[in-house]
Amino acid sequence: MTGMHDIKIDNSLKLARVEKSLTQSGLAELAGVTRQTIGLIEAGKYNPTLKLCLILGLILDKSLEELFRIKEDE
Amino acid sequence: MTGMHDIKIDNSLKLARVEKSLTQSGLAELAGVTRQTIGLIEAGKYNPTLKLCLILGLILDKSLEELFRIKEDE
DNA sequence: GCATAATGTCAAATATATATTCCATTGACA
DNA sequence: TGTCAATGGAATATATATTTGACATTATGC
Repeated sequence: MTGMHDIKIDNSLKLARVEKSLTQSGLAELAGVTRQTIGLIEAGKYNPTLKLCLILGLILDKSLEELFRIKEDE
Repeated sequence: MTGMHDIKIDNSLKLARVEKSLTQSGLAELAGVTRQTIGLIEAGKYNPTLKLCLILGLILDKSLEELFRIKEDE
């Protein structure tokens, strides 16, 4: 992941999750991942897989665009 | 990646790439990854990272929704 | 106050995305 | 025909996403 395109990602996972009254553990269980994975993604501490993002969007009823965007600073 | 949400992903990366008259190598170089990575993603043989998907969308001028979708069969 | 749920975090292990290198195939084109 | 660019594919190595398990902290309800 070198090159001129070094990008930071912003997400509204936490917001979408609490809107659905889901806990990190609850969402994790629905998505088939661990609580830690959800927590770290929410915290922006890692870079999830496309498949997982699509699953989360499915569960939270949001598009990828709504959940994840390129962070607009530098 | 267990659980009830087992999803297959469809992509139009190849189409978007040739529309831009880019070769796999050219796109790879722009994205800062290897040609093989692009080839394997186009072939649906692996599950890219969100960050890489966003970079590819940036380069190819497409949204994530346009590039990647859940495959509608089973 | 105490219990318990929800979250943060850390270390070690595992799975898998990505890199690297190499060889084979195909198609364009001189 | 022969060369070369573009792609497909495989094997091994590395980076990192994800798991597992454990402990600490911060709510929140009783």
